[in-house]
Amino acid sequence: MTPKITIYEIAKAAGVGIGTVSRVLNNHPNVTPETRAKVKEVVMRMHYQPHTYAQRLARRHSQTISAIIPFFTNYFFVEILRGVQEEITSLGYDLMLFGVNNISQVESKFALSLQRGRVDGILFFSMKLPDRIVPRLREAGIPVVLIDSYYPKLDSISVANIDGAYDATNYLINLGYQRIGMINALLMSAPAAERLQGYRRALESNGIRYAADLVKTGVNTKQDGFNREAGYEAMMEFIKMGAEMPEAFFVSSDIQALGAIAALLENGFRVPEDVSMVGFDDIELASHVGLTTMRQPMYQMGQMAVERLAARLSDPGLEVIHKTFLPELVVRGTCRRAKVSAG
Amino acid sequence: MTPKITIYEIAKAAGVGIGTVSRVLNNHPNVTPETRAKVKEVVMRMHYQPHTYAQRLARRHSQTISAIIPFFTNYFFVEILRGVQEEITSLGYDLMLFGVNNISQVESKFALSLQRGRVDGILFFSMKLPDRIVPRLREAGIPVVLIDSYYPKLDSISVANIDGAYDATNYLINLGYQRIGMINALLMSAPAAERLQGYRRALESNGIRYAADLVKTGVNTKQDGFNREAGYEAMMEFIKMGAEMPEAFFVSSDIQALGAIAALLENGFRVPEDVSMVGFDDIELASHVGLTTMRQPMYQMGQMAVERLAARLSDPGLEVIHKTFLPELVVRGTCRRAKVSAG
DNA sequence: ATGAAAGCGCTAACAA
DNA sequence: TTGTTAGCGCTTTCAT
Repeated sequence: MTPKITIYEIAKAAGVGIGTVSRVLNNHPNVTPETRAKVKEVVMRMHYQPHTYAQRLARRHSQTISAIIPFFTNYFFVEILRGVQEEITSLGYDLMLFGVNNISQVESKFALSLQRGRVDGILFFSMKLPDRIVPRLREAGIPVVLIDSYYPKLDSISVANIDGAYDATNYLINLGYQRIGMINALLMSAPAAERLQGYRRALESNGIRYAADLVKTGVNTKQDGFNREAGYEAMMEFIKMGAEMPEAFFVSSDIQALGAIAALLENGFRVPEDVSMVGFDDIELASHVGLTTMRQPMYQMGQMAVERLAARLSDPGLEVIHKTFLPELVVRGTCRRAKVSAG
Repeated sequence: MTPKITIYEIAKAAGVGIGTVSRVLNNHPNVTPETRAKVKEVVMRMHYQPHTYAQRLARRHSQTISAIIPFFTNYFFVEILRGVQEEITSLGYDLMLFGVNNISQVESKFALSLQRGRVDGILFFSMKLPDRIVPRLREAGIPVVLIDSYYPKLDSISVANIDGAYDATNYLINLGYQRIGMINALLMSAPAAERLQGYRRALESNGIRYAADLVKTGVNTKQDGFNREAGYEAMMEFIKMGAEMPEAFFVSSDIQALGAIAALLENGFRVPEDVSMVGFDDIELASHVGLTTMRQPMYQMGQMAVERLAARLSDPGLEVIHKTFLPELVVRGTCRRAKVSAG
């Protein structure tokens, strides 16, 4: 192990003071080209590396952003995280990753992020912000941006769930379907609740009566019901309806749609010949199986969240914004026009 | 924003010296129960939070581990990362995530991780370690463990690719196939090269001649060829062989297998009725589509890597180990016994 | 058992 | 332009 080399060693070797070394390291203007060159040479030669934590202590900021994320069984998050990671890196920040497996862990991860000096900003994914946290945020003066989540006084980046669900359902209606089922996740999840709303609105604005028994949720509550099994279970319930079963479905996430399709195939239904389906998310999987779905621009959402956080970091006075992306219909192979047997 | 509260404030409020405060904070034995109680009370009351970076500077270690990971378009990594994240958290370390998109970024991320004091250890995923890095690792005295990668003098956790590929191929042979194709990734990737070896060995130890034209790689080189398109392309090549096309395939990753299956279906082949296929990895996707595959225990690999790093952190003198997991065949729905038309 | 004091390696204000 | 010095907030010796 090489003896630790600090700015003192550099200063001595270059025959200057540590202040000067620090200045060239930080690109301060007040250094003659010659001294600068000399110091730089020594820095290179001795392979000097600044001590990050000493810098952070002295500078009073951490150059790091933490992401608190419901841990990624869920590809939706992975995709967002990619955007986050790349943007953070390109801005010269560090990314500290905190995974939470359930709501009870949220507070402890927040506490970690709130330690003085530890992170400059926090990115918070998808979960409902614990109420007790918000005042502490203000107190600590740490900016936060929410992704796929909403809180009045905090910046947020999310998706227009209502509109997306509306469009998806509307697409099915335009294909000629009247009886359209919905497979939803748990209503305690805001996106799920909103998507239900959009579905309902689309129905009603087309003069179709909303029927509660045409909306089902699986019993598996993992990931708030956004999981394959739940989709499978819900579809099994529909299949039990027999002749009453809808011929078209809007499903609140691709992953559930996959489970639903599996249930269908196992029971001798073909997609889209016998039933049409549109999902939500457009995870990579969706293109693999040719699922028609509503695309959320996940990567971009991640990028933009970081951008926003950075902006707020340099100007804390910024007004709160709530950016929402409009999901976009991606037509692939799971829908077909309704048979003309009058609705 | 609350005035920063430091151990000085605590000390004053509790009527003790800062040394004592530090001692109770760090659970040093030499404190009377009474003083300890008093200090603790003040700490609670004033919501004291230690300044992480000051601690790290004073303690000379960072309590953080960095993971350098070819960024996760690839679910294989996500799964490993889950194991890594949970284990790191449970050990009380922080996880600093560095994504690299191509080999040229590896060095710069390493440089970041090598900054004195910045991280206590490094987890390095899947890519070939740049040669210039290794000496610098020694120099910095930072322990590293490799995941899904190998270097003689460094701890590594990986998968027995040769054996896995052997078993997969053997399974197909036992099903009665003689002409078995392989869809591989780029040979510059060590896992790909090893899997080819295993495939070849299985053939030869069963008296089947290895034929180079039965091994194909797609042209898409993203992720070293471990991607869906490459699998699709390779299968298209096989399909062009017409009657010469094998009826069974070993594919070097699940994601490629998915592409290959798509190509097959598009061209009127059914799986497994017309062609059998076994993949490699067992990513979540595999179970969704019922792919028979070789399972790599990804989550566990991540966990174990962290465990090992932690062990080495507390005892740097540990001997180098190379832990290898044996992939396990998961039989699902993409293989069937060969038709008895004599080979 | 406890307080005082000396670092940890850096930045930034202050003189010169 | 440059060197010197005083912090940043903590840990850890060293006296007491």
